Amino acid sequence: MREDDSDWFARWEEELPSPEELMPISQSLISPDLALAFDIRTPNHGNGNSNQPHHHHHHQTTPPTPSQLQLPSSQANSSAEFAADSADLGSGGAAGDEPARTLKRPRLVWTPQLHKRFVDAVAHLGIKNAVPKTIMQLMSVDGLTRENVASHLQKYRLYLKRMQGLSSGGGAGSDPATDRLFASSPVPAHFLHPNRVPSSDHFMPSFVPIATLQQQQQMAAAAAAAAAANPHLQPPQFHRQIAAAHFGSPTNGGFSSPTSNGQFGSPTSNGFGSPTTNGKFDPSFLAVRQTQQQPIQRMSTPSLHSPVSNYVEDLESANANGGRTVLTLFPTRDD
DNA sequence: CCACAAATAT
DNA sequence: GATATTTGTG
Repeated sequence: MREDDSDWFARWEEELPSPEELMPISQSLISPDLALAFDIRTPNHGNGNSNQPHHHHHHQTTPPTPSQLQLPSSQANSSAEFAADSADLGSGGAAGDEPARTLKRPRLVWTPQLHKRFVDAVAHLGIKNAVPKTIMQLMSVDGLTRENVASHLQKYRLYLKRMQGLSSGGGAGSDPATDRLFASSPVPAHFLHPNRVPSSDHFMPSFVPIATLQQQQQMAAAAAAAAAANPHLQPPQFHRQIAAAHFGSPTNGGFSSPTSNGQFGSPTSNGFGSPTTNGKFDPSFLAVRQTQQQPIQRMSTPSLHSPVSNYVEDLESANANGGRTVLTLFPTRDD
């Protein structure tokens, strides 16, 4: 076993898109729930209403299209502390209502990079501990939900099964497109054997989740804010990766064409977990503000979410595909 | 409550 | 077609 992951972390880190390579786009994702909760609207606070852009939605309570989060010209800026100005949630009046209730999240697009992260997480957790929740926590990707991971995991398992099935024979000349994604990441040896204990798997050194994008600054700002609220914040520990809405690979090898799409997502419970049963990894606490709504899933596991600062939605993407919006977590760039 | 797998829906 | 959601089970 050439488990020379003595530096898997280093490798992992390196394989991440470099700040320069990524972020050709300046879109970020803000949890819709969060956005709504904070009642974020265009900084142009002129009318507290006008929830309806010229977009004629179809019937249904199409929750306020997650879009319209247009940033002024200066998105990059600091922590412009949005929120706040919308203090009138009490009456809410017109816009208020309870839109966030029926909000649907956008379909997650599993880019090779994201999948890689997924595989890495699973690999290092050991099959034993690789359950959706844990994986999700380890991946530390903002916006990723347990369901997202569970769904993907299910598919991935089927893929693994299939792979074992035809280890020696078979033509296997054509793998479903699905397999392409999975094939983009090497399957760790132990995945194929049901016999492997995570013993040798060096568990991560506190794993400091990547921090790449320049938006990191924003996260830093957010973190600072959180710190303010929660003085117990530790030093640079982990930053969640922010999810950027992107779609259609730019000009790379062309992996996933802009075909699938989805809706938007919200945070819910992608916080961090604590060593509930087994003390697996270190817990973490970031302070975040969860506003009304959402019963907040018990704090059995202090989960928090990192507030993303800038929020811009990609309107064009919706067009390209007939109305659906594709959300891909962090830019794609084959590694 | 959570994980899982299969079926079903979008 | 890829992902989400539902359903049933452990």
